[in-house]
Amino acid sequence: MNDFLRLLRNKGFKLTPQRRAVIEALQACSPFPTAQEIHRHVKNRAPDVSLDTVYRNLTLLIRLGIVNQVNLPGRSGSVFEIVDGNHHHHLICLSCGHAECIDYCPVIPQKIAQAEERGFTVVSHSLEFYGYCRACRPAG
Amino acid sequence: MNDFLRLLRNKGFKLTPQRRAVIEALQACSPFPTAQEIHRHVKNRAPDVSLDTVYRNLTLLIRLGIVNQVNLPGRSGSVFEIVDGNHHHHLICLSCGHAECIDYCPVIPQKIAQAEERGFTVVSHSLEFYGYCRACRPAG
DNA sequence: ATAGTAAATAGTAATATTACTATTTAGGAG
DNA sequence: CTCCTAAATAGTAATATTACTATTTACTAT
Repeated sequence: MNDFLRLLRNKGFKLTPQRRAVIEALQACSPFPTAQEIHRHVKNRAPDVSLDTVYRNLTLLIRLGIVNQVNLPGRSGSVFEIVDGNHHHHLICLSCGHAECIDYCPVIPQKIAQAEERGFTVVSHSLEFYGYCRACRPAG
Repeated sequence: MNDFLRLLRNKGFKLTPQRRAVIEALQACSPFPTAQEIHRHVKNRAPDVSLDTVYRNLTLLIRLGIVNQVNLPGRSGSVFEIVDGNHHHHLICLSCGHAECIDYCPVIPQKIAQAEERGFTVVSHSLEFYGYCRACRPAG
């Protein structure tokens, strides 16, 4: 976690207690907390933290590549995931919203370099497979 | 578009005027309409169509793999894209929300087959590269 | 340590998305 | 063509997310 704080500092962002609390909550509520769950967890230590602050900090962390936002289509809200070491992607059930990690990543650095040559600076990527899990398959 | 209607029929879904209108709007408002834009377009022909109907049909089309939902992290709402022939993915600017298509797709059928062996039926996948476009790069 | 400054925050308002219910309707059977 | 039934819809309520503004606070330089 000190890595994240150092990165924030280096980029010129302030280390507020609220910001630290959001990062802590992301780790404590793993895996896949919603913004609301993060907010609830943060409020244990700091009851006055607003929802806006949680969302604002999540957005910042996403922009820095520290957090992944995993979208569950057709369900309310997204879930979040802190980028803790091992890079991976997800299978997401379109029926029940269940997400699970897969270690597979086919993206090659060469292609990222190509995007950069086109004037686009890549900070992260996400790959999601959508479908139906074992439990939901009969219904789908 | 007849392909989409035929698929819906084959799966047992009804071909309502509202549903046809949503599909038409997806094509007419290309690229990357929001749900609100689709709703506005649909209301031209059918003023009483509710927002709920638009969202419900988008969800259905997503579940069938006919539509992609492209999430723009930290911005309000998602944008949608009808799956019209050529499979592709996206570069998304975290600052201004601009999305552009890239023809690259590294996902190999073999890996999809592996997920299926684990009991997960894959209907689609999405790959997004997040970063900063040429215009926003100085600020990022 | 103190003051200055821009960033961050709390609280609230606005918007986007999803859930719910009574009613309507598409498509199939007779 | 008419009836039947489950699916789909409109309208509304509930929830999730983002935007805005006055105030507070972390950090820098003195």
